Amino acid sequence: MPRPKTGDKRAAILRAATETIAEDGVGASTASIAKAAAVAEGSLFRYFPDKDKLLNELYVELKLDVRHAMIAGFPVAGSLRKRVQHIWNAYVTWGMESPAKRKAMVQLAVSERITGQSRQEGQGGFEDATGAMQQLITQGKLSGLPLSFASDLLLAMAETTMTSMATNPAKAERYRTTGFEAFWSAAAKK
Amino acid sequence: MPRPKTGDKRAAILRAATETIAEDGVGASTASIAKAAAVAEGSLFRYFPDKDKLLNELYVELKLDVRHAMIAGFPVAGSLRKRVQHIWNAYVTWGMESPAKRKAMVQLAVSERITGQSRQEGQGGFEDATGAMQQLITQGKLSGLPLSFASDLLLAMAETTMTSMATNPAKAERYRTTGFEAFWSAAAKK
Amino acid sequence: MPRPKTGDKRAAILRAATETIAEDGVGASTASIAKAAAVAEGSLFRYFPDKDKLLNELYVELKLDVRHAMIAGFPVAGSLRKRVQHIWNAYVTWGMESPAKRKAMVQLAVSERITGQSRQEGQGGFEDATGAMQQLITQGKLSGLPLSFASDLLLAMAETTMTSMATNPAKAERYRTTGFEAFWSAAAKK
Amino acid sequence: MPRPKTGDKRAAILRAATETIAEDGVGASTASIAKAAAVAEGSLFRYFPDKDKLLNELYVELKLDVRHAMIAGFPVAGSLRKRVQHIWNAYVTWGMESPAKRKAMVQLAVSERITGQSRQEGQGGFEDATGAMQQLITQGKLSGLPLSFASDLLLAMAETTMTSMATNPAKAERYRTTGFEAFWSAAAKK
DNA sequence: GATGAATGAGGCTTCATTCAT
DNA sequence: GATGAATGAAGCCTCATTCAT
Repeated sequence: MPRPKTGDKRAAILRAATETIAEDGVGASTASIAKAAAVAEGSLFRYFPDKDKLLNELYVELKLDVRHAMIAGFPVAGSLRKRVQHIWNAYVTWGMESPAKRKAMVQLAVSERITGQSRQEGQGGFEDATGAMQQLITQGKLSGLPLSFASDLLLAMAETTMTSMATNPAKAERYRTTGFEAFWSAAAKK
Repeated sequence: MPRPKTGDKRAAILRAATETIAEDGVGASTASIAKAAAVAEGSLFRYFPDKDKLLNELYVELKLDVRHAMIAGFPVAGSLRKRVQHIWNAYVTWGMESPAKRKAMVQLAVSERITGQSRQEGQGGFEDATGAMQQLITQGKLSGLPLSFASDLLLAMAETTMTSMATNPAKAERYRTTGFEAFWSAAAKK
Repeated sequence: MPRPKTGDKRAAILRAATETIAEDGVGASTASIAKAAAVAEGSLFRYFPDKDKLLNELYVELKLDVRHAMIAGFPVAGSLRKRVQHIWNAYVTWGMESPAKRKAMVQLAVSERITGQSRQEGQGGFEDATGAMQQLITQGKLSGLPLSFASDLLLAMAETTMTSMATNPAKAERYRTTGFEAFWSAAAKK
Repeated sequence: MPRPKTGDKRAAILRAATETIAEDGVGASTASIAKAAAVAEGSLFRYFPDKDKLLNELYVELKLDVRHAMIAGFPVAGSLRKRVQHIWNAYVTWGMESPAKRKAMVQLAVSERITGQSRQEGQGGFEDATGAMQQLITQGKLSGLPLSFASDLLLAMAETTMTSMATNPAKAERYRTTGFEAFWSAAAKK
């Protein structure tokens, strides 16, 4: 058996790509990514057939990562507010603890190189959260709007919130709370 | 006194850049932009010293364009709600009528090539609108948060709204209204 | 008016490609071709969109070149033998005077990168010669065989002849004559 | 006494190389050859020190293969015509039954990577055939020309014949016969 | 011995920018 | 001023070869 293809190396490339793309955008060169991963440029192409595939897999991976962050401690039996707040907090925490992941995600999300297929794959997966958002729509002010509207709105508002949190870390906690209240007011009944 | 020919060509390049960047992202080549502008490749560099300068000037220009759209018919003496709603409507209308401008703006806004200086320049300018947003913050739920939070929030929510409008044009009007109500609920007092 | 795209440069690239391919085969790098043409590598791609196009255009060009060599002094009203001999002589002379062109042609002819379209284009053009070959078939030993058989046979036999001529230049003239007689015996009546 | 496993693998690589080179030319990657041979990429280099050696050994091997095909049933005591016709038929049959071998041979024959040494080795070996060709030259129209001229000519004419046979299989037999008659007319006395 | 992961040199191509006309 | 041909650095990707397992 030859040297086995270590999952480690693939992960290292993905991690390096995250950081490099966060910094330089989707235009970051494969060379710079490989270097950041401490891997030869040729090696990168053993794990990803081409740059587009790398970009798309990273996108899906990051979406998966967010979802993981939301699953831990999800209050399945809690009130709607509790559940939505968990989603909000989990997302904001994830974003603040992994600024590179968050920035890379933003870059990838607006890139023409991410396929519809990948965006599809990025959506599904965490049914408890989806269910909560669905319920929020049905019972709230956004009644009649598509599910994606609510989730996109949460993402957008959380993004705005995080920008302020990053600018003024001292008031971060305050922003996180106010941001959620704003979202809740925007979406919940009454 | 006709505008000098020079101005026309510069404008043509900016217009072409808007469309090309909307389609291909910030990575669009200067050659493709020049071609879309029906201008020689080299001519582009007579109006913009380099690509970065073009990108930054386009960004500022687009921001200016949005502001222009907001000025027309601004209800200076109207209620706070009226004034904020005018901002919302003007922005959404601008975005829906100029999808290329909107898409280009999104691409530029997340690009690492847009300098802080340009972002600065892009902010200021329309005092009536700024005043309304300021008042909204002071008197509303977002009290204590920076001005930029409110405006960024409006932009983000409008962006989400426009995505839904574009996806389902039949319900566009409904989305625009619901979107505003959501924003108003999020930001206004009580 | 900017520097006009000189036909000279295109020709220089084609000439350089001929020599480089003659020496290194179709695998010759675009860099080596550009260098041989005393042109920047990027310039090569202003004249040919990609390497395949360069290869194919060179192929057609060389075929055209052969045909030109055959046209000069073609004895339109001569006997069949005279006309076929002219073709033979013109081809062999061309090959011996332009060894690089001949070698490059051989390389291109067997390459998978030359399209059927190019091979098509390479065929037609010199009707007097085609007519003579057609007549040779109809009236000779190869009656019933396709036209291409006769021309391919001539090419193949001439190629063999030239190899011997090159190996032993002292007897070149003798080889050329004997080669033709062999071809004539192979194809002509009786 | 079974052939050592080693020999099998070596043969598999050569067989795979034949097919791959027939299809993709000499530029076929060692990886693709290894894959076609169902062998690990690295294993190829246990049997051939480098790609050039593989190419050269394959060339010699294929030449040997042709010769084998000619030996079977060679009419040692037959007339000159019988013997030459056997050579012709054996070669054409070999080429038509093993199109990949034939195509690979063509590619290798024109490649700059095949050394003079290999070409040398490829020549000799089947004395009965060489003798017949020698006699054909001495007694025929090609008198005074080198031995290689006659054999190259046969090869070239057979190649042309096979091209036509492949294009129009229905008339294959007719082409094979006519081709031989053409060759015989070209080379034999009177 | 066999394997295939790892490598980096080198290949093709794009592109921002310069400059002769 | 305008043009677009020319350039070469840099980008993406392939590939022969090595070597740890």
